[in-house]
Amino acid sequence: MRKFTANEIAAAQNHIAQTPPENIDPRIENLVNELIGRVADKWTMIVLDILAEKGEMRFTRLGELAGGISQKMLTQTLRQMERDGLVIRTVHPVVPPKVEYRLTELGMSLGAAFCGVWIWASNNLDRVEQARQSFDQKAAKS
Amino acid sequence: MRKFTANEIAAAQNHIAQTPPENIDPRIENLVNELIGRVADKWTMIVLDILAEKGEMRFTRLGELAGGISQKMLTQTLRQMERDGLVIRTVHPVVPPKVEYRLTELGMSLGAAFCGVWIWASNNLDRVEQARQSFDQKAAKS
DNA sequence: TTCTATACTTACTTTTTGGAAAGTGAATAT
DNA sequence: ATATTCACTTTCCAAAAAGTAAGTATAGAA
Repeated sequence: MRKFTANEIAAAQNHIAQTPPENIDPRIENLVNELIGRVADKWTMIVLDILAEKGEMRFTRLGELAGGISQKMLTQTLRQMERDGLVIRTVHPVVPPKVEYRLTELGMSLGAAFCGVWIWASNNLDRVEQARQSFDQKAAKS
Repeated sequence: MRKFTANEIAAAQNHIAQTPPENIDPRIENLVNELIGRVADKWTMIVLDILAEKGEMRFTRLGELAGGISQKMLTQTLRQMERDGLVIRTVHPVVPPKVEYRLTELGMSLGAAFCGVWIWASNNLDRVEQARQSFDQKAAKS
């Protein structure tokens, strides 16, 4: 049997068609959401950051700088980024292999876009930490 | 920065402690990474976006606008965001219950920081789409 | 009296994720 | 002959994430 989303159920229960949140094309919304869901991934962001500030880099070094990533995840992340047009992978036909990664212009522009988030994070670390502590204290009292 | 041969790197790694990538405090790096890992979560970003542009909102409506989120995940996301000091949860003591969520200033500033990412995503949707297609075509040929 | 509405919580199951470890290939060094 | 290098790939498995469905509380409406 087909499954329903919370939205469909809610709409059905209300007996009304759901009104769209905005008048912009929902397909675009969906695509943007999907893209953000993909791109806003921990390792993608970290790799992006490293390549943005260090430039071209080889696989192993990238893994070292990323800190705690497994080979599997690194390959996976890099392949996705390559597929999305964020990085360029250059294979030098030598033995042992040498593969270099660097950002495309698209990748660099994404890095720039995320820049604000990095800045926010470093600026607001302690605010978040404080908020958590007071939240946890309140929770402990109940 | 000068490049090393595979041999030089290997030799160095065998005999020296690895030098940190940067001279900034690695604890801060870690914290920022952790914070970004938490905050750069699909639902967090979507909820943030909705609250940023629509203002205060009730639980169910939020779920409708988020699209396809389960109650469990919505509660979870909202709780985390509350704990991190990003949203304020206001319970109105009525029956049936009425609970409203709105961004704190911290939440709004995070929304602003992510703004760049949203803009990037909507601007570059087709570029990414194209990149994927050509990548998949190349892959299919091999 | 039974139903409805809202905002959850809980228990259970399924799906996804990701780590660990071993294997690959080909040239060069020992 | 054997070891070593890099950039992977693959397989297996445990753990985490997330969906599903049912339950809860309470006032007022039908």
